[in-house]
Amino acid sequence: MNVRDLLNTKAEAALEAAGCPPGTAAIVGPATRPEFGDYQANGALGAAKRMKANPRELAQRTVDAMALDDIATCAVTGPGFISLTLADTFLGEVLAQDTGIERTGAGQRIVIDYSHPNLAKEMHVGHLRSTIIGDALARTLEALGYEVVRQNHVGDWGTGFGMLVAHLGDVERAGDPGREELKDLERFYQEARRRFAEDESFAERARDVVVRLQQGDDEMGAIWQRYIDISMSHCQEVYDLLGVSLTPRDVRGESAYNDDLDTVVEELSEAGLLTEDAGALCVFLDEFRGRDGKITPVIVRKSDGGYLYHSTDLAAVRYRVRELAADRVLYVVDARQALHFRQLFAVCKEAGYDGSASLEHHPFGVMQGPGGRPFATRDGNVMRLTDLLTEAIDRAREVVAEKSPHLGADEQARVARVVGIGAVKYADLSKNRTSDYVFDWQAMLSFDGNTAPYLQYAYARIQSLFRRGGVDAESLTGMPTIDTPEEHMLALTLARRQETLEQVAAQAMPHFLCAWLYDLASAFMRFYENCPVLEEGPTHNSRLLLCRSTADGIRTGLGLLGIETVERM
RNA sequence: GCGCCCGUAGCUCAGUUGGAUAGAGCGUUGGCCUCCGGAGCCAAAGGCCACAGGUUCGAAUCCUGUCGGGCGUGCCA
Repeated sequence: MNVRDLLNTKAEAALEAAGCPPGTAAIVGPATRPEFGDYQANGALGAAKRMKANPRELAQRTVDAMALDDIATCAVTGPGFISLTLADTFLGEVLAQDTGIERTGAGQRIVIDYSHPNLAKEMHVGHLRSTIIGDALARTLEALGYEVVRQNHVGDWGTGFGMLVAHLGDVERAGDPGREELKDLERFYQEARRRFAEDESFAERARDVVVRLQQGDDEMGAIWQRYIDISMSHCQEVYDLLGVSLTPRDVRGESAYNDDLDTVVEELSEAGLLTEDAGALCVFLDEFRGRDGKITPVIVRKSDGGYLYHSTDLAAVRYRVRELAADRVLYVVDARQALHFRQLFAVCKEAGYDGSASLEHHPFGVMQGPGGRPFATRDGNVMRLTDLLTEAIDRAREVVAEKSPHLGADEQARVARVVGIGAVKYADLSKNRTSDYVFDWQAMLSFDGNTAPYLQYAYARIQSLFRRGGVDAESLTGMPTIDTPEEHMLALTLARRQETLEQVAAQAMPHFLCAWLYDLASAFMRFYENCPVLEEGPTHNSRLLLCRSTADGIRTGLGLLGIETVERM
């Protein structure tokens, strides 16, 4: 149940009954301080101003008109706020009737464009954020009932692949089936580039390969395909290690749109959008005119006839709207491409490619290494994602070995993987910033504060409680009785799950879910300190129910972020 | 030059169509285990929300300007 929506609806009805114009916003949100209750409605203040009425009097009339039944109590506080406090019996019922996440998104289709590594090279730390933020959104939206179509728009086309395919062809002719050389994509890429720079005849062949590829040459296409398959399998290994839900079925790379590019140009031309400038086909839109009077154009086709990322992205929008019937298309892409997307969406609008779909760029800042410096290895190269994840697991293993010597070697290894990977993902997902974010091993693995290990620990602790008490959590029945302040706060937090998830979906911001999980774990820890659970007596079953709801909330919540839990750690 | 984003506690970050006394965590200091896992809990200290104006009953939030930082900017993606 979306409690916030429920209260908001009731508050808006009451505002209208109190004399406000229909549609007056109640603005119900969590209370800013505990002494103001659980939720507060701020709408009466603004409404009173517009009506030139006394805010406290209007708020009081609203309170009098509130049809809350036994859901909550409310009162006017301060200059005209309405404080709402949920009834303990209501909270108990909400938890007892909770049958899981409500599928409020049923019937809507959302395309999410994320990860999109460049297959010319190995995945590096720069691909991490898009991959895990996109994946968390995909999982969360799916849980809410949306039909999610994952689109991994991999970079598998363009001039760079000429030299790679030419080089692979040479390597294969020399006897190596290619697999050996391609084990290290980074080295293979450097080698191809070295030849391209030093050997003019090779460079010429590489350029010829690009042309032949675009013309649909079978032989070159076969070599290209072998290269892509191997590179893609590297990516899949990273996805599997990272615990990301992407599969080969979600791949629809730049090459997939090759045959649509001429059509896009034709359609834009028919729409009267194209201008030839210095041999290139451009779209000049007035909204991209700066104070200096110049317009930053969108180049759809280069003067040599080649295509650019704008062209491919236009074709992709066209496909996603027409073929995939998307209601929303979410681009989880680096903030540095903000201008590109503003232009892309503007052109799509002009060309009618967006239909009735909402095209949204959800940007994020670059990940910086410790100390706020660019994330690089000692020799100055970009760090491979595999190396980063391996280090995370290694670091977690050290901590686990120290803190959990009671676990066997296999279990320690499993816990280290779950904790290490979870720490990396959560550290990223818990931040809202569109600006850059600083990667800090110590903070994410410190096992204190708003981190994945803290949440995983809270979960494991509840499982331990069940084991110690000989409780089969699944068999528990009944309704929890909420009594103490700690129980109230815990139950309230649990009841806020649905509204939190809907907020994540609406704004494409997973950090709201992280904040909720941290609130939940914190509320549980306080409850745990103050309310004996296993003590026999009238509170026994009720508190076990709260424990179960908390454990479920943490496990499924982390699951929506793509993070696992363990029963012991 | 033009454009976009950002500036909140020593550090990393929250702050929900503008709302009450700006909140967490880390770090610091001090408490709490004969008690369900101390990877925990409680408390204290720490802020002219970059600066200056403006709008408003009310501004970290909206507008203008200044300073500082990051990024982008017609044929890479």
